[in-house]
Amino acid sequence: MNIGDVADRSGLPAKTIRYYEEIGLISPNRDGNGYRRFAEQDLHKLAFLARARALGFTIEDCRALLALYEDNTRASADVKRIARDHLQRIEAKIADLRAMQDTLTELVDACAGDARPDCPILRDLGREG
Amino acid sequence: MNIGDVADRSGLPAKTIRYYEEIGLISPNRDGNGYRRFAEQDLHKLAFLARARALGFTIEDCRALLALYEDNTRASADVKRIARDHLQRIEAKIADLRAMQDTLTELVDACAGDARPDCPILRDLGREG
DNA sequence: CTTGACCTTCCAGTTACTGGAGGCCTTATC
DNA sequence: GATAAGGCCTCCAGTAACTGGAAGGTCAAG
Repeated sequence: MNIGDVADRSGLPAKTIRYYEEIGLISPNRDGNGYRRFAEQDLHKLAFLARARALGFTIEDCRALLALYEDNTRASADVKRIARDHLQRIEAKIADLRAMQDTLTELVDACAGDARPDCPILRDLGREG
Repeated sequence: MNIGDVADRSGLPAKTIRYYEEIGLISPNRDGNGYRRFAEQDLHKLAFLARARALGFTIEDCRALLALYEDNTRASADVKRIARDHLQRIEAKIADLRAMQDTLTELVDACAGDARPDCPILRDLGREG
């Protein structure tokens, strides 16, 4: 398979696949003409990466997860720790965003949104203290 | 006030304040020795920026909001549009994160987290299709 | 007069790509 | 055989919003 084929089949842009090679997540072979030649195993790794990224894991998490995936002597505790830490970061992020959402919803609801300059949103942002 | 004072009073790191000057959000005067001299108005702007950033507005949103804040002929509709759009992006982000959270919670709960290699998390990431 | 806390600028690094320039390879068509 | 389209290559720059650090000037205290 050439890069276009694995891009189609993994759902990842070709640019991203080249980038993953550059940072050492995959190591496809090369043809005589310099083209990357992807084996099924490469595609499988890319699909793994695509799913892990879709769950919000960082690239470094992905690197660790991939290493564990390929290590048959792994302890599931190591995988679980990575996932749990990531889940906690996601929960913290959701909490942050919800706080913003609450405040913004209030402010947007309070704003007339007409041609007049009076605006509760700006009043809040510019309040003293 | 020197930069350390406004950093303390605005809650923003000095580095960030210098950065905000660099990108044209503020324009403090300079003393003869080259030090930035901040007026109360500069501090007020920085506090405005700190609050807008805390609500998750992008720097470009902040720039627009600050311009509206200082324009007495503004229409509150312009402010409201920026805030509503931002709120929508936040809501979309929350939805994304919640989907990740749901999946991750399931996977983490299903994983024994012991010394054995068997792991539902990796099984999910590596599943075919 | 030196010490330490400030302040300055400039450069590099962060995350995970993304866009684009310039150019080679392959295949099909005229 | 020339050419055009499409795919592939590398390399460079840019994104968002800072953050860290180096190298060096300034200021107040003792």
